[in-house]
Amino acid sequence: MTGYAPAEAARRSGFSLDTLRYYEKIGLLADVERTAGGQRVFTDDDLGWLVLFRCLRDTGMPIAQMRRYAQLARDGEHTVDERLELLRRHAEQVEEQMRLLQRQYDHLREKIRFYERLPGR
Amino acid sequence: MTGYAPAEAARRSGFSLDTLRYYEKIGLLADVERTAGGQRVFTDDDLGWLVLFRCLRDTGMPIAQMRRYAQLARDGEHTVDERLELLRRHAEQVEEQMRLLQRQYDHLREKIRFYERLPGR
DNA sequence: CTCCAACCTGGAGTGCACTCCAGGTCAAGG
DNA sequence: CCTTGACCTGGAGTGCACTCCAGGTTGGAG
Repeated sequence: MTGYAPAEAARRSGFSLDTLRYYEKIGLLADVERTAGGQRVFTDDDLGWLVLFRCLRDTGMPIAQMRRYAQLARDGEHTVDERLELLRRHAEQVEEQMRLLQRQYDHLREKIRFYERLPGR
Repeated sequence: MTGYAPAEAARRSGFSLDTLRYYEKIGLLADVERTAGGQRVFTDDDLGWLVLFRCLRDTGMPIAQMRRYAQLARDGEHTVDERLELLRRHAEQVEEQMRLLQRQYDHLREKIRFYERLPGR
């Protein structure tokens, strides 16, 4: 157990195989294990990272910042404060994003109501 | 009144001047009025469209779809049903987007709590 | 063993939504 | 009039995040 073939890792993470390779190439996902023949073997730990990346990506964090976070984590325990700070700042931006989305959604619903009340319907 | 210089329209809409020109070029914003010398004059009606485009853009609608909506509106009253349908479908997608964002935000907050509870802080 | 689906690499290509540029024109204040 | 800051055009360039490709290798089923 705790060893997933590329296709399985893609399925579980929801990222395409190309994206997984891309994430490794740019140093987001560090040094994935390989078989003797050079094929990737993803661990549960890798999968955990991918779940986090999905969370951060879905909330709009740019890749450069995810990479910075991943680098901090690799640098060890003494970066915990900085990592926390980074996540907190991001959470604030997500809150702002949610407020904007809600505001524009309300606007959209108003527009829809306008159409629904139009005579001749 | 009801005639805004390009810079003023940019300021009021929150789009850059380049973006306003781009939106006109691709036929999203149709045929903006001009002075004798060829400089744009935006009307309140144009500004209204820009407010709508901002709403749709902020909620993730691709430009191609906005253009389709604008075209329908230009085509006249008989497209009202189709426009309504388009907006409704988009609203559903925004709802889905909000749910995902909320879910991932919760996930992010959990991660932050994990860091906050770490010993040595 | 043999097969073939899944995998590998480096690098080029894509799609979206702008954004910038060069080289000129317009128009309002002094 | 003259200046100068705002504006014009067509077209090239940018940034992001993938996505696709050619040409070759791997490894588990039969």
